[in-house]
Amino acid sequence: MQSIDFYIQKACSVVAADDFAKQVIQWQQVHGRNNLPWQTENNPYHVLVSELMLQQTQVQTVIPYFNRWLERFPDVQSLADAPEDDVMQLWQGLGYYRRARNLHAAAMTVVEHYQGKIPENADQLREIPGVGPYTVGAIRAFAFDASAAIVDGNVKRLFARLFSLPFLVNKSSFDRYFWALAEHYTPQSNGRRFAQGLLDLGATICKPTQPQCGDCPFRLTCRSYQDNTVTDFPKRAEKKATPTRSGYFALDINDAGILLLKRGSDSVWPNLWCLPELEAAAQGTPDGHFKHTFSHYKLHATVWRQTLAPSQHYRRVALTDLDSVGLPAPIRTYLQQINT
DNA sequence: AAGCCGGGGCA
DNA sequence: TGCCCAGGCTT
Repeated sequence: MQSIDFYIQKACSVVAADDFAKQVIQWQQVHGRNNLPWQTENNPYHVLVSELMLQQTQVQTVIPYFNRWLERFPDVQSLADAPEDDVMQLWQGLGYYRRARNLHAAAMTVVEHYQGKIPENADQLREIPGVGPYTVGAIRAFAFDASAAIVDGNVKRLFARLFSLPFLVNKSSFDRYFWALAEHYTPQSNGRRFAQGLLDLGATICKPTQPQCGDCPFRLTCRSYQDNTVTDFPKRAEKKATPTRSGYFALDINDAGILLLKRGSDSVWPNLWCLPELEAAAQGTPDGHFKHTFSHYKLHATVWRQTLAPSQHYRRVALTDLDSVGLPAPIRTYLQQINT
């Protein structure tokens, strides 16, 4: 692998930094997304909420969650004051539940340390739970129009194709190369529109499949388009096969409802209410089965009807009242099927 | 550096 | 089915 400077030189031979920024900004103004719910006010709290929701989650999925969130938690203070169960319930179905706890903790941090105002300073932002390198840049650019680099999946794919880069996008060791390029190409002014333009290009033109190269403002300079190798980029390391695991759950149901147990904060489905999980398979005929695919393994679950010994940790919820609880999606689906 | 953490959309 | 997504945290 060559040095970082080598690849910056290579990139500059494709397009100079000021030309690139100018074209991204001009294209964004005409063709970009400028009416997303979190773009209407450039409100730092709205930006914070949207960025945590958008981590590994597509825009169209996030929009209804974002709107519901602002109705229930209109500002930093109201979120900081909210009970954790309310926070988890509103996040239910969005996945990566640690983000919900992070966002809740972020609001409390901002209230405690920054008088409820989200800071612009990168070092201070980086200390906020759930805010990593990407989100620091995103908040600085989108909330404050700062000159801040961002690197996400869109930016990696765009750069990899534009410059025919050999970097493996699913290997963290290549991240420093992408960040060096992103910082080289980030302009001193119009940081907000430039960052938005990168994301919009990645989401609507330089898409993972079926890239719309005919509509791309860089089609005349893009190295992989000129070489007719666009679909060869970005390069990716082979993924390991996902293992299958077995899960065992207890269904304690009576006229009053179903017994639920709150999961631990360090497990899958952290802090969500769920059927009590058993250490091993139970005796007798199962009540039913369900399967669920996580990002790193596949779960084959079996459910048995059991009467569990009383415990203060349990909570019994009526079948008709399941919507008021933060439940994992596959558990909710299973219980709804019982209901019919 | 590698593993962990969901769910939806789409070919 | 497999891949992708406005990644971050933990070990």
